[in-house]
Amino acid sequence: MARITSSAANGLKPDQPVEDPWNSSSGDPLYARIYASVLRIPRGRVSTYGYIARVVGECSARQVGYALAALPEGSRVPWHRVINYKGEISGRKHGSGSNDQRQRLRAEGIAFDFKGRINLQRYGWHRH
DNA sequence: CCTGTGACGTCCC
DNA sequence: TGGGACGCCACAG
Repeated sequence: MARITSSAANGLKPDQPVEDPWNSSSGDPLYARIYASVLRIPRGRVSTYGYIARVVGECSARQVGYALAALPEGSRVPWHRVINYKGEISGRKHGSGSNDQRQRLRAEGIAFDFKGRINLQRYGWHRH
């Protein structure tokens, strides 16, 4: 997505490795709080956009999606552990991120049912 | 300033 | 159980 290049627009050093949650383009720390919440999801578990939004507060599920979409490639933030409320991997308009995500989740031992969904009762992370 | 878009979610049928 | 209609709202152009 074009938004991934927003770091350049933010005036961030392009070659600096991205680990910490960079601020949103508007400069407020909301994205940082979202990333911090995602970072708490342990390996082998998943959470949802809506759940993250509720934990962070004062933000919508859509915005969580925006924050994750803005993550640069190679980020330490485990964006792949965030799926939608149905237990599905949300579709992307561009790129092949969905396949990446499925592969990463499988690598963590997460199983998909015959319809490609994840059992949230089993793998969902519901702790602050 | 206005408009279209989207890594979402809830309701309703 | 599934799909469409909305609501929502930050961003980009």
